[in-house]
Amino acid sequence: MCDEHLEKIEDIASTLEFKSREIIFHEGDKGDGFYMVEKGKIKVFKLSFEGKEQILHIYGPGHLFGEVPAFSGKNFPASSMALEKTRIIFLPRDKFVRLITDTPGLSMNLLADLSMRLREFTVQIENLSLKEVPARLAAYIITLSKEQKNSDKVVLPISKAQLSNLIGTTPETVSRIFKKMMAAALIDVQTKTIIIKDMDGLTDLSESGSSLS
Amino acid sequence: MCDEHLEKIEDIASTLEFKSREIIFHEGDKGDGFYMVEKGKIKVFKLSFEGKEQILHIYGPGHLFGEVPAFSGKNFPASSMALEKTRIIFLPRDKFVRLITDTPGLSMNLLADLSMRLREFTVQIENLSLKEVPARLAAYIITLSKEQKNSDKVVLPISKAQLSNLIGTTPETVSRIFKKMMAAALIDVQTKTIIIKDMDGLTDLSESGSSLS
DNA sequence: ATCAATCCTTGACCTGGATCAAGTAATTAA
DNA sequence: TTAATTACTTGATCCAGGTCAAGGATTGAT
Repeated sequence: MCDEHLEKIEDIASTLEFKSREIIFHEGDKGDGFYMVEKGKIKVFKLSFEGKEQILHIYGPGHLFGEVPAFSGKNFPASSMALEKTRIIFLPRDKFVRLITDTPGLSMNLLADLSMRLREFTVQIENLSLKEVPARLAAYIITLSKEQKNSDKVVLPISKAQLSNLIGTTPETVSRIFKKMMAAALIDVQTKTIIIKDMDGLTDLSESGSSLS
Repeated sequence: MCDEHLEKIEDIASTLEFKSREIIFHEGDKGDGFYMVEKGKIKVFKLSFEGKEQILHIYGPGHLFGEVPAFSGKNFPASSMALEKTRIIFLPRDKFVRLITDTPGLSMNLLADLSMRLREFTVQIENLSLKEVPARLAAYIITLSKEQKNSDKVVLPISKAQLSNLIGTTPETVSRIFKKMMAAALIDVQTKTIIIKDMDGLTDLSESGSSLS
């Protein structure tokens, strides 16, 4: 999303404030516009019948979300919650559609945005279906490192419980695998800080189903 | 995709022929246009390091696929293979971009199409992460029934081995669960034909993690 | 129709990771 | 600072479903 488009969007949008843990929308609700994180952090997630959670996205400032129903004409396929005090920009559907048709470049931009998200889902499905938990956790640490200027000292942006819901496992398992990764001298963990000691080893683990036992 | 748009597309497209099991593109290849199934059936899939397959989509006539790289500017996130003798319409990226910018309604159409696919991935992630194999299999049978005019006699459009890769399990497990579903009088299976004997029971199973043991 | 090649089923076995429970560390509120 | 809440760790146990192996059913090719 380029700056020029962002300005146009902000002109006709309203802002919403959410406290930590406040629901932004529920799965099944009717979606009637689109949302962008201005400040703070949100998650998009699904709950199972039994209450287990799978996080689909965690988004920070600048990210668009919740627009799928505005295009598909269906209800929200997932729920959304603020992870901290968050300000959201909301754009109602009609204004939004007008904006798209009036702004030729914008739709290509949106198509690119949705395509990126499809790519990311593809990876998430691959991870859930074809990789084991240690590989998913390794992949997540590597992603974090890339996001945080390739530093070998990364800071978890979310709690370990949320992390476990993001990679499709439980806090207990995350805890145990961190321990094994430390035993294998791949990383060091101190509360929310992870020191990557062996990036190659971590990469191997994330790609193959390499041992770690 | 409406008929009017379809005609415009076909005007500037070329067609490609594939034999059963022929690869249409590989994960990592550079994508340079977009593809539509004209006749036949294809799968889009990922392979793990060890060769395990997860099917992401199975598409028949009329379905668009492989366009994500054309929008996102990245390579194919997955591979594609013909499941039978298949004819594909291919549209190169440049012509395609011109078509979009020249045809206002088309981009809204594409946005709707990509949004639907995001919804579907959302469900697939939910299934893989939050549901057990019997629930996924039940959900797949119900989907088939809906596709096949809500009949209670559905025909599997793919082999059971492919089915197992689609729902993220193995042929052995599919076989065993079919057997249990028959024992529970939910369905009857004869080779590729499934008779739904208890749609309510099947629906329960697909939603909860209800017994079946 | 017959043979070969797939595809599917069934049994025996094993293991990754979930669950339950109980204790410890880290935050947050007062 | 301290108390209370919430987050994390560790151990013991269990089971869904994956793997390996061997036999049976379908399908396609000649």
